[in-house]
Amino acid sequence: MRKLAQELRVEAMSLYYHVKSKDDLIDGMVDVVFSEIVLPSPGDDWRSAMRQRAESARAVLARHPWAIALMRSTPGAATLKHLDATIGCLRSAGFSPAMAGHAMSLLDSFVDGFALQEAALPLDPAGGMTAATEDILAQQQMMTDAFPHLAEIAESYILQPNYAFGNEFLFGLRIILDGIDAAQASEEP
Amino acid sequence: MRKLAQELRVEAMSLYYHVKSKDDLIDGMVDVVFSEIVLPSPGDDWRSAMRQRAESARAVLARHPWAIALMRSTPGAATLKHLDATIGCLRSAGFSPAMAGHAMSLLDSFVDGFALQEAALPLDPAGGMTAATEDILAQQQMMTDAFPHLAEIAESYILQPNYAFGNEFLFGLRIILDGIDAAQASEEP
DNA sequence: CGATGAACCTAACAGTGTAAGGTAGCGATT
DNA sequence: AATCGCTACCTTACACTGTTAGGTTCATCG
Repeated sequence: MRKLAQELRVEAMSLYYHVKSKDDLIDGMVDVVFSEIVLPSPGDDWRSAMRQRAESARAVLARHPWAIALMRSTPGAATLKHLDATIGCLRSAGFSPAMAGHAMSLLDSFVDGFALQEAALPLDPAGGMTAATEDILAQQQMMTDAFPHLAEIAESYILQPNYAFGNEFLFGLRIILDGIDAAQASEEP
Repeated sequence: MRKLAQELRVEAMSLYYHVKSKDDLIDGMVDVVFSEIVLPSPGDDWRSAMRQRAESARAVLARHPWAIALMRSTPGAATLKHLDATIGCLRSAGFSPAMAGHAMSLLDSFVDGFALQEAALPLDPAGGMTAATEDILAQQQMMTDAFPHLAEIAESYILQPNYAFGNEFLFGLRIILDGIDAAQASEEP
């Protein structure tokens, strides 16, 4: 709080006129981040809308890696608006309430989880491994001895120069969208 | 640190003999949590092994909801062992290194993301909504006006007495396992 | 017996979030 | 013109945080 106040050329306690508490401030910050995720355009078919939403969410959460771990049980206005628009898109595409719930829960779990891992793994801005990560992975024999499969996959796959963790996102997203498509098609005969 | 020390009937600074810092302590706690996740048994086929792993992870992370948000970029020994065993299971089932990476990344994203949402949503131990959640959702007209689709799905689906968020997990897991199955089958002809 | 090292301790410090209450400035009301 | 009320900011202070630096106790072993 003091650092922020200093940045604003103001005393720390002045912030409490605008904000109830630090947690309240953080909830607001998280909500601002979520507001950067593009809303589904009303005309889009559900699949490209969901794809765009997921990719946008990933990009936004990669830009603000601190945000995911700070999601509290107090969704802000932007977050709620976003949820509402997404559900609306699915419903108007013919999804039942239950199927819309399934689809959104699955997509959000994947997107949030991916963002969480991306924030945890330490990646450089381009999406590749940082030197530090390579050190950890490429490092010593201990690795190869204690965790042989991990070492193998690191060497033969992850440490390859053209590897980018972000590619895993597209792989997963396609599988999930295909799965939702199939589930939805089989529900309404 | 002081509270923990008091619990252990010890002074706060004594903890620093066993632990380098608070962050170090937390990393250790997270690693202990991950060590509770069952390892894939060598004999199992990959699909039931992955299913068991995912369900176990979900149960463990639901039991310790604080853990997911504290995942750092410093995996502990138990976490690494777990990763290694999982990769080993997939590789010995015929997965290529790349496909094993895809599968694990997808599964982990989903599991972690689901756990994150489960921790954020505030659910009661049985997996249903808490009174607080119902209040928020069922609450006032403002909701219905500003977020109509959200209100509709809340009323017609989420607030139904037999709703349990945990069911969404099984739906998503099945789709993901099916998708991995298909992707893997189409890779090796 | 003296050395070693593990386990714990005391004292202190720089920060942290925030409760309580005060104040300058300004437009509106009387 | 004097008063009110409101916004935005400030001062002081407190309980609490993680951690640095440097002891002390005590069992074990050569």
